[in-house]
Amino acid sequence: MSPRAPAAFRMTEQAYLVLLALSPEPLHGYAVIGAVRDLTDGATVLGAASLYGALDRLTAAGLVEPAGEAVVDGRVRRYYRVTEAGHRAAQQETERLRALAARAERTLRGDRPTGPGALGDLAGSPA
Amino acid sequence: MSPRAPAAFRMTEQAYLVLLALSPEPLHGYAVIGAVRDLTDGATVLGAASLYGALDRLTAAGLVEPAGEAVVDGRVRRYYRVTEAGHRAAQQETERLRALAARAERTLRGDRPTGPGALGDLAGSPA
DNA sequence: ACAGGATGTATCGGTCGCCGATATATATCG
DNA sequence: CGATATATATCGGCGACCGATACATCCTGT
Repeated sequence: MSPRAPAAFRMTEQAYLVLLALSPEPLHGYAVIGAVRDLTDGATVLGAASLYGALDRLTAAGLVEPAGEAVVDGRVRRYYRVTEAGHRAAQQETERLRALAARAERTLRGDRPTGPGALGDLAGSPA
Repeated sequence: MSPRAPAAFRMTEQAYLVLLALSPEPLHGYAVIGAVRDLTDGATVLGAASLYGALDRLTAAGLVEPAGEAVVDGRVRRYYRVTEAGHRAAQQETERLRALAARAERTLRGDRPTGPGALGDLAGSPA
């Protein structure tokens, strides 16, 4: 009925990386780029458009919030801070990735999912 | 100069999940949906458009290839198989995710990246 | 003095991945 | 005989991503 819902937040990998980079301490935009590059060993280098897009979406979702400004050497720095909900989301997504990677390693190794400790094993193969 | 490069393959999460689902054995499209749902404990349920889009891209990138057809109960099944390059890509992406999740857990736990065993520890924090 | 690069912010436009909806066909169940 | 499940595939729109661009300030090299 509502003409257009605000489009639910999607935890993309880049949004996750930004959230992760801001987790230890508040940073300003430009510093986030470097933090993400370090986190990924240089594999992911955000451009400005990607960075601010991700920050906007994270802010709109309430996972990140502005944390004041500072002027250093005449240049403005706008800081961002992870909210409580943001910390929870970061931990949740991290656990999801860890579980997925673990499952993937087992799958690639050739283990049948019938082993013990397999959390949610669904009903037998549909066919 | 070439007017349009074929757009390099991007290993998105969904493409990765499809690749992973096909790794143990060849499957037909519809079965991949179920396999991905199982792999992710129901978190990711592909629609037809997402599935065939991912299969097309994986095939174009040479990570997956057609593996014949079969008619079961009057319905056609088109099978897909992971290529050698596909297996390598799957292992590589799995390792990337594992490393990222591990780094993320350390980051969220508050560990300084100066700890032992940290593979690529970059230069000290820029600021 | 001035050009160029690094720092720092932000927006625009195009490409492309994702996803709901839709279409077609067959077998099965109520 | 319609609904549901299996199985294929495409279309159209939305939105994430990214290169390019713009603007301002400070530092360095020539």
